[in-house]
Amino acid sequence: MMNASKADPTPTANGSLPTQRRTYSIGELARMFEVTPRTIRFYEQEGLLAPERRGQTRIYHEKDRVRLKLTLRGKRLGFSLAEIREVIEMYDAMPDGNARQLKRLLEILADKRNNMERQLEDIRLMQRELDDVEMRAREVLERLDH
Amino acid sequence: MMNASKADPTPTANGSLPTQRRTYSIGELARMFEVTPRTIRFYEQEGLLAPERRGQTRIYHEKDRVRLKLTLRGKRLGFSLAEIREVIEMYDAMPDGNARQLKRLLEILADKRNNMERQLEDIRLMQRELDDVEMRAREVLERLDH
DNA sequence: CAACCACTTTACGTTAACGTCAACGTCGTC
DNA sequence: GACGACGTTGACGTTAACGTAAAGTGGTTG
Repeated sequence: MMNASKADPTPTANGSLPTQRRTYSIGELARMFEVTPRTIRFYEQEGLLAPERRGQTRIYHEKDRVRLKLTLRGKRLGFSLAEIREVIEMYDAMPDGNARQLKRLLEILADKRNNMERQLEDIRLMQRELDDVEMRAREVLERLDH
Repeated sequence: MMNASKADPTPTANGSLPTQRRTYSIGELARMFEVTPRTIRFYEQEGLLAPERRGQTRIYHEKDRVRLKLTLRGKRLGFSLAEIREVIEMYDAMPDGNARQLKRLLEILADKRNNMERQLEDIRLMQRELDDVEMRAREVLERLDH
């Protein structure tokens, strides 16, 4: 778990076209993010994606690519697919969402925020541990090299 | 996943005794960290803990408590139990570890570090997304309230 | 046209990380 | 001495997130 450093393709180096009409096949998308097509289909089955269909074949637009990107980022942060879907669904339902739904969404967001804070702290602490262990390891190595 | 905010009990408010001789039962530890005894036994089975035994019964010392704490923190950061164990084992084997082992440990640590960096970036990005979604949600709410 | 992709659906398999019983031993206490 | 709270070891069950294999469709290329 927790790999991949070449991902996150963001070719925003264009002249900011009004609407990017680029589309992607499932295979393209899979290579882009270093996942398998199976994974992408699974995310669709779980309600995280809803690509267009040309016959049987799936056609992905920018919107879908962004969703996938956010989904994978959420995963790296330890969110379950169900949690991610919940946010995505509420986000989509926002424009015509009723007050209760919106307040619920704000609650969820606050929750996620707490999560982030906690994780930041965890990372800080973990980095200290790593520093510590590394120092000790280097010391022992030093002694071995005489 | 990703809950609990009352955990991390660190009663370091004593007069720094030379060696804290406090011990814990499995139930105490479980309540402390808001996990079940089953979880703690499972971690032992996976080689993450190795408590003393008084007859059949497990007795946990400070060292065990710290390990459990680190383990749970690692989990919140998305590490698998296997990964965590690997680090713990190498850490324990450090004092008499050979050079190859130690270099391997340093590699692993560097890897974890990269992980942390990536996660920090992910968190920053995610926080922006949350900001954005929250803003939009508040706007819609505003309009609903007339 | 055959061969080869890349795509599709269906369905069963797998792994990690526990949950959930059952069946039993050991205290303290009422 | 029965009862409840806590501990123990199996052993089987469960869930999430895919992997994998089988069998078929549709385009293009030598």
